Amino acid sequence: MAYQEVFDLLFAYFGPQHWWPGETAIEIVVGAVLTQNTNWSNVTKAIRNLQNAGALSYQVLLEMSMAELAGYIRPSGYYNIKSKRLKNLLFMIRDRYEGDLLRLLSDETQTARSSLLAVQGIGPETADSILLYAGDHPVFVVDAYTHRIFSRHGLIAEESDYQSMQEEFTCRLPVSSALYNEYHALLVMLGKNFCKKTNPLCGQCPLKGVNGVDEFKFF
DNA sequence: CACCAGGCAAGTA
DNA sequence: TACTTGCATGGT
Repeated sequence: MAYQEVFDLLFAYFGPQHWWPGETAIEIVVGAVLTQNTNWSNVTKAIRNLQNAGALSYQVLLEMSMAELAGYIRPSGYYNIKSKRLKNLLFMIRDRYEGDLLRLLSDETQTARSSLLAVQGIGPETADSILLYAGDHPVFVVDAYTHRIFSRHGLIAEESDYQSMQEEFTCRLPVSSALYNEYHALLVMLGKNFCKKTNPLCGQCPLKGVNGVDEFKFF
């Protein structure tokens, strides 16, 4: 019950986040890789570079050299390794799904997830972000904030790993891509606003009192 | 100036 | 198995 309660509190406080609405699948997939350990504002610059170059399509990206790709995505940081990761992903789609991204996204959830995880550079969070936000699969995306927020409120064990946290959310919430979409975005929003050393607002966190925890004392 | 951002893989012990 | 480090830019 606490899991739904946390969602309700966050939604009431922050409102709908509408992450990745009305954008193309390839744009969401590219964004999911580029945002690894990177601020989203830097990712939008990289994506805009690709758009301006007419390169935000599967075929164009597939045929582009890594050096050229790296040049476009430079503002998102880690541009050398990210251009390689994107290429690895494009090659997997070519080899397993006939170069059709939509075939990957409409594959069975666990099969598509295995395909994504087989790509060097695609870990569980990136894979699940692609499944949820580009493919509308009901998979809960766990991130660093999820772990910090829930462990410090005593809602999960400190030592929980990605898979065990994902199982907790999945079995304690209705199976709904729309819910998982908002929930993950709201947890990131909470983290950004209340998880920082320099933030003076920790006393008025919307989760104050949840599970008997009065302070959102991250630091 | 330090710190952080919608991670992942490779290296080390 | 359990840490640690490299990757790199831009905003606050």
